[in-house]
Amino acid sequence: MAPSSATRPARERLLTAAGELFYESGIAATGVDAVLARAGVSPATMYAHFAGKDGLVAAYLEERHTTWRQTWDAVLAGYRDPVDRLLSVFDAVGRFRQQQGNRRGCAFLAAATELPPGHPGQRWLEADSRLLTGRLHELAVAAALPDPADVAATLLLCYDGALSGYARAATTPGLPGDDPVGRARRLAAGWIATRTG
Amino acid sequence: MAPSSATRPARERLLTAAGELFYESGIAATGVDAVLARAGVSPATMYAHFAGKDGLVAAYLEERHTTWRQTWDAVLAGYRDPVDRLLSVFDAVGRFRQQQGNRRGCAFLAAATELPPGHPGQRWLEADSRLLTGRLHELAVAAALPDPADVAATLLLCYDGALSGYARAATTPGLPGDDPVGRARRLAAGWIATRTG
DNA sequence: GTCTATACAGCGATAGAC
DNA sequence: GTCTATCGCTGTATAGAC
Repeated sequence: MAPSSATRPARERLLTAAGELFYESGIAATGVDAVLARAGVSPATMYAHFAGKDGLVAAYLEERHTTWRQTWDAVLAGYRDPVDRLLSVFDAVGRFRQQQGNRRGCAFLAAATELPPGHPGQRWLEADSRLLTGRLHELAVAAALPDPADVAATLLLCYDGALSGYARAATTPGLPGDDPVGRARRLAAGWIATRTG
Repeated sequence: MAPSSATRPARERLLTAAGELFYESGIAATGVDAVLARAGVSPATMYAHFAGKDGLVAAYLEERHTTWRQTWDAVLAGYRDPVDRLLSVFDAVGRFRQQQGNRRGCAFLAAATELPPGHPGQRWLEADSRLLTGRLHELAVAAALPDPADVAATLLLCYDGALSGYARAATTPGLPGDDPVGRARRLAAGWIATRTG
């Protein structure tokens, strides 16, 4: 089992705390103090591990990107049918949300609003967009669909729409339209069906 | 024509400056000083018109909500066909972006990430979601489509996906998939066609 | 590597005059 | 209504000891 919170290294505790607070409350609105308090780490220790708050933010986004890619990898490995593989992005995001206990929308799109142009975390926002479009494009080619770039862009649109649905639900409870990911998957599957026929 | 920047009242200049800076650089990352400098207004004047930064943020979101609704109203008035009226949300968002010179995604979804739970601006985030779902639901009923709630949720998903596309493009230039709103409109139109047949 | 204590800056907000 | 000047807090980052 996982080591107790007291024995885990400070760096890991910091990343866990940062992941929860940055995702839940926003990056700019979350002070370093709050991360330190939740991690049970002193300021000096944090600055020994990360290049300031910006470095911590970048490390948070990198870890999230890596975990998301691994989750998608694992889901993808379970599918052989080319269309199932294309639609696996929706199954993966469902599993990812369950694993992480996520309540809000896409952490990378949220960070895109908050980070200034030269921020070191920008790299991972680009990595997220390129992973999604690149892999969806490959899977569209493997499925022998016409215009794979259009397929990738349309599926990305469904993916973003689904995650935005969670962001709306978080601020406006009681909004109609549950299960955004399921709805996005059905929408994408129906659209693909019109292109394979 | 519009009065020169020097003669416009301080309140209007503040709202214009706030709209540009909050939307472009994020709410939490934008200091009151920056808004004051751009508007050419002194601190005391701002606090005479708004209840602090929170009040200014709420006024910014309210004005944006009103302008967006008016833009949609104007576009909607030009359509008679029920399906065109349903799809008018995409034409309206295209026009709104052109009017405002917007570069990023949805201001309300972005604010949803940044504002803390009790913030006075939260009201306008809810208003945005309810305007979209409520009106789309009405238009689906008017179009005599089955399961209007599902129609509204699916079109909202396309709408959010389109705006997220702009957010991605703003951070990752050179990303494939131009014209997210056009793509969303085609996707939605095709989906509706499968339900009317 | 990790802590306590502190320096320093930026920002939100106010006082008081005109 | 609007200005100049300034207060006080919050938050980032560092110094120095253990």
